Amino acid sequence: MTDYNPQQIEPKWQAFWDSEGTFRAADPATDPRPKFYCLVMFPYPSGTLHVGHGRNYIIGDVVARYKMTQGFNVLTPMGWDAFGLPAENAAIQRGADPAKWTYDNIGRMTEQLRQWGVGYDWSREFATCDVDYYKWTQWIFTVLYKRGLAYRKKAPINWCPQCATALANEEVVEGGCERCRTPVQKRDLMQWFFRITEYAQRLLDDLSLLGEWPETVRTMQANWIGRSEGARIDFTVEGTGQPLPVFTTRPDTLWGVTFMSLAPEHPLISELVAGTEHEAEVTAFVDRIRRQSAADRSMETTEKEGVFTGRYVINPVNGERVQLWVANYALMEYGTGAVMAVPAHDQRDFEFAKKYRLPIKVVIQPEGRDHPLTADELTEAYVDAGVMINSGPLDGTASPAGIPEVVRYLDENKMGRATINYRIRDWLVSRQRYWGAPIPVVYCDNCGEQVVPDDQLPVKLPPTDQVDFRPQGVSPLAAVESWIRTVCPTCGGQARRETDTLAQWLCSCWYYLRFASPVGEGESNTQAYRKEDIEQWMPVDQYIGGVEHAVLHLLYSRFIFKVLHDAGTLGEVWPEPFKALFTQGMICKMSEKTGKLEKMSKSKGNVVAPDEVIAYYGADTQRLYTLFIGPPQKDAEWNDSAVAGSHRFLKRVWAQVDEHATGIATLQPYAGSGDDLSSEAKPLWRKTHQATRKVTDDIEHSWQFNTAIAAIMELSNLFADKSHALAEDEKGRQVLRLALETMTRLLGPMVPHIAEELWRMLGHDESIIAAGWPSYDEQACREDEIQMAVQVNGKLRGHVTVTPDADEQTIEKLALADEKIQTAIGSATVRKVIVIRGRLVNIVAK
RNA sequence: GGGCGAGUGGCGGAACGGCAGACGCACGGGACUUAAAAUCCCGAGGGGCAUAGCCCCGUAUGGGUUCAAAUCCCAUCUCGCCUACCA
Repeated sequence: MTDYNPQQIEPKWQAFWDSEGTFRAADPATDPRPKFYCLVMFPYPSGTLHVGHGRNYIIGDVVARYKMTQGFNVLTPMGWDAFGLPAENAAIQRGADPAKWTYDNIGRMTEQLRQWGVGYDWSREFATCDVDYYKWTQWIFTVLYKRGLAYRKKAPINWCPQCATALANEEVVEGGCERCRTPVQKRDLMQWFFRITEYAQRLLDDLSLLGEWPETVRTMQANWIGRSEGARIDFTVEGTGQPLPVFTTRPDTLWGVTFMSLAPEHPLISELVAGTEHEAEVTAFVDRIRRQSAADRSMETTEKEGVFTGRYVINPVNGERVQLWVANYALMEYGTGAVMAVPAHDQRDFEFAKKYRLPIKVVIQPEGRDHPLTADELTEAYVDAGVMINSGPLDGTASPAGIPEVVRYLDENKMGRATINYRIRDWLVSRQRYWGAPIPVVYCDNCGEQVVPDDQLPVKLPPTDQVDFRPQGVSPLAAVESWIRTVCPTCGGQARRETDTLAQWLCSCWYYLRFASPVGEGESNTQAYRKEDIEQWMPVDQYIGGVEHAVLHLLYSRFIFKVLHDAGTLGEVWPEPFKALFTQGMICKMSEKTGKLEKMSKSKGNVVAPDEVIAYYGADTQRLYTLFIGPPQKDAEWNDSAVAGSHRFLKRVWAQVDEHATGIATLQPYAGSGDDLSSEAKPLWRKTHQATRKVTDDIEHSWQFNTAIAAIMELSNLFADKSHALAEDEKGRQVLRLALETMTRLLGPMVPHIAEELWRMLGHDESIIAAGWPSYDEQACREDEIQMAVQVNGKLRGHVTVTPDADEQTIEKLALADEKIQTAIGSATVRKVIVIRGRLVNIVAK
């Protein structure tokens, strides 16, 4: 008898997988097995992992091991998303070197991953802050630059005062910084952008290829891209004749325009009011609104306000002059920054018009009313369907069905044209921080802006001892004079480096390509990736990560992948990087600080350290519990005492193998038809096949590890019930062998250490992965006889026992003959008998 | 305001038109033990009764479809996530 001692066996098997190279992917070009690229979103090396993080890696590991067991050539790499603010903040707060801080954390976290027994092809590991890696992140910037997809402009951008850096739109959450929640301000700054808008339509269209992605993620991306069809209509400023185009999705209401609103950021405002009596008031208003935080400005409760500019604009369709206002509800980021206001048919315009006593003009008449709708009777905007009125040549056109007609009219008369507008903005990629890849651009007095040629990459970060990390609103690199001074790659003259760095998001946009093609270090690091490797491994067959990346990382990655594809660097590949996506739920725990169920985090004080769980129960227990906790796509609550239950189960399986291994040592697992088995042995044999079927289905189709484990528990429970009786004869012992081997193999991907150990105890000398996935026989899963429920008028009244292939007449006869059923029917007449074979009988009686 | 998702025992959950509560946690009883831990066995949705059994009620609420609804449809409530003055 030996006891289950995870602390002893787990390091042993981890070392075994290492030395065997179990997780080393083979070259798909020469390996006959089908490839499977299984990728878990790589972590930011923040310091230590908690059990909540573990879910991601454990699920990924189960999938990888399952696929390997099934005979796939699996690529399962791991690395580090290592540029970013926490490292720099550590530098600011306690003078740590961001590089050292990062690599120390990587060391610690590598050890943690290893202790979980998650298997990776460590030969492909890198951190995005490695010079050998960020050289190619910079190269990707140059690819975009050369294709006209990277540009610099001065624009009102989101600024986080806490992080002292610009943020992308995608990084602003509820008006606050995605990282620190500080309210974001708008600032006019010169920044670098990627033209993701140019790919908006393709990013939207290709969502339809992603059938193996969660619906929610696709919806979120579609909403983020935010396509809307409408028209761009050319208004002009009265007097100056300046064009002032607007975007609208309701050109059918164009005749109802009674004023126009400009966003406070609109560039034309200062010019339009200069020297007029309205200048002071407008300027004061604009300044006040622009000082508000994005959160304050866009609160639902924020009242609409505005100010008249003193100017008028001309509506091209009817020549009407209407007042031009500046309003806080007009957004510079959307459309043209100018809104044609139709208060009768737009709720925001309606509220604004009421407040400032601006005219309201009905141009869409609802149908089926006894008297026409008038402006006076409106208490809110009428936004539903109707017929256009007061609309000149288009009177009588249906709305909104007739919108195309309106657009055609505008086009013919050169007043406007059909336009598709997207909500998505160009991606702001420059950051005023140190710990990122420097943007590979230099500014030459003679030649202007120059991208750094490939042969001069990488542009390395200066050593940290020359850098003052305290945020100043400009990149810390701007103060390193010796680093900034350089020569122009074109004329050789004096030039200065760009001092902003690239957003970390760009680093994580292509890491899966580098994993697929580990090019090498130093001298051999001659390209970002080899086309042949990409063609072999891409797309990622299964991507696993948190839903919080639904827009940011997953949208950026799709964009960059498409650009690299268009640039011809990827060869013949599927047009999307990630074929299937799985987003797992978070693990939560009651926080004593807030008294609420919260996502595990250090600041909430509710983390469970995996090291402690592993030291007490072992990694396999943590793995099993994490998988058993609930459906993996849903959030779950960590429960310390339930962990003990998972441990108990492993101990039980161990004891079962330990007890019977000797008795069955010389036997083969039972492989017969079941006909020769005793009435004791047959149920266990059948349960073994049923469990195999259930576990296979649950992993294959729905990733329901919780019910898969429940099925194995049922098998183990039945084993406990029958094992002593079965040990009496040889047939029985063969069934015991089959049950134990199957249990072990089904558990293999989930709790690999104990499974390897049990596999050896059962007399095998190869890794359990090499044993392959157990198969099952549908015939063997069939019960000899089944209990069918019998209902009378839908209520359960009894049972009949039949063979699975009993025909409907037989079943009906048996059911009606049952004493209890007869009592239930009583004096009523049987009208109808419904027999659902294998399930139940329902007798309708009245 | 919009979009998506979810509401099932004391708890996590299962079933996803066909016997509600698999599996586990916590709990109660028993065996082993001087004792405890560990382990093993048994019990358990709620209520009732003429208590080897039988009956009633039960999947947020109210309706509907169906022989049959936790599951499908409509309405309502609650919670969660995402998004938000998008013209």
